[in-house]
Amino acid sequence: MKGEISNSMRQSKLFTKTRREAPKDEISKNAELLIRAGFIHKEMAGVYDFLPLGLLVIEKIKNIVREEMDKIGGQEIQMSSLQRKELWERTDRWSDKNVDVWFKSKLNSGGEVGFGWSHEEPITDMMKNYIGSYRDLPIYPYQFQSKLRNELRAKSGIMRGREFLMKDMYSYTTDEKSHQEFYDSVIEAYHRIFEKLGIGDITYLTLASGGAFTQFSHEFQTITESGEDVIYLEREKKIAVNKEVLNDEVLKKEGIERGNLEEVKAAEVGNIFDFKDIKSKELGLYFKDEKGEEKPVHLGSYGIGITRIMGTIAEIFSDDKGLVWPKNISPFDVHLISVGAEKSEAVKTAVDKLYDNLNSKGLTVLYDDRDLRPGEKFADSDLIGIPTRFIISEKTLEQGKIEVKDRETGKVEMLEEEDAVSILGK
RNA sequence: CGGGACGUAGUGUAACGGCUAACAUGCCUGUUUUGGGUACAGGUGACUCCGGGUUCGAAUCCCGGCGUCCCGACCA
Repeated sequence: MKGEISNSMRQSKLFTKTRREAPKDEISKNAELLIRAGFIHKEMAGVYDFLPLGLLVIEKIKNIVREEMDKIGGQEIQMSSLQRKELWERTDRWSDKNVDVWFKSKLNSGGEVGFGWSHEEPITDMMKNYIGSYRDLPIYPYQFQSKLRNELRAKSGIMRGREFLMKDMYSYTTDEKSHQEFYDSVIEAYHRIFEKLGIGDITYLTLASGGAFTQFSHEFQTITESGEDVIYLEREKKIAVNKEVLNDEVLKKEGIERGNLEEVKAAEVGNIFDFKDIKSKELGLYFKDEKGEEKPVHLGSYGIGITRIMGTIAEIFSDDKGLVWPKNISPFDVHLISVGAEKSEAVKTAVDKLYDNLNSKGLTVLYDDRDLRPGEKFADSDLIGIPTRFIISEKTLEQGKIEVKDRETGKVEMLEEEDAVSILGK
């Protein structure tokens, strides 16, 4: 299967190292922790590399998103980063006056190219090759893609960069009604995604500005002080409104009262739009209906910021010791730590055997087999933030059990292997 | 793009215009230690961001670049 992740690894082989201190040019908590723990490396302002641990988290998030997109009929593709000038000129979005985040370059053979900051134009143009009849509709292509945006100011670590990973899905439907049905199913899918990511209860469907095409769009906003949006919550009704569109008309439309609203800061982790048939007309994407009449295709666009979600989660799920990953996106299922294995052959044998057993059960394990003092291993483990820790030492061997520590609560239990494994929930 | 702060070993900090740029951490050797970053000894590592200028003398002062962070603006 696409994106299957099942590798365990010995920590002695992991090339990244933890740091006691974060580089001074990082203030945001997500970047500080992710860099200290060795998940990411900063390339330049707003541009980060994803290292083995970080990539595992990214892949886990992608897989959760992918599963839900496939469930509602999505078909995964991957489009190019280089884009044609001529295409964007047709929708009047090539000019730096109209789109101020373009990275552009010249072809040696002559002419210009743009680096994709969005893919609405290219994919819609491409779809002219595959859509001709109502029989071809609806279709829902999506991709995971690095978007390149020449932001005036990058900020907040990986939460607002110049290069970031996004899932973008597009819906091509025959009319408003079928568009709306799919739009609603995406909302449901997104709720399931955020639930699985562990941020379901703090992520709100939020009414927001619709841009050039419609009055409103919907954002998915996760409550966090590190976010850059201000939204108004009606917690009871699970409704939220972005500050940018809050007015009496909107309040009335949503059936909420100003007095019941709570102002909070939030990070936009997803945004979904209805483009109507405007872009299809501009780019010439038409289909023939049952009567043979030519009609423009109805377009919708559905984004989720993959790397931004990772940053948001790092901000929310962390403490003074380091990261605390939700189970579903932890780089490994369990952090296995040996204590005193260099002194005791029995410990070494036992922990090696446990590593093999866990692997054979399909669990992914980060095995700290390094010859270090326990304190340093524990500190590293806290920083990396795998939710469950197994410790094997002479002490635990005497009892014939495994010491299991929960990263979030700090709770420690001595368990039989079978019970310890069942905690991992797999 | 407006405003502010800053740029010194891999990392974090210090150094009045004046000795060989210091300390911690990291890294390497050895001994030691082994349930919360063990201790000691020795060693390694910096054109002080770049380019000009002032000065007998510049990490330090001045000018120009480049870079980074923060506030704001922007965010289709």
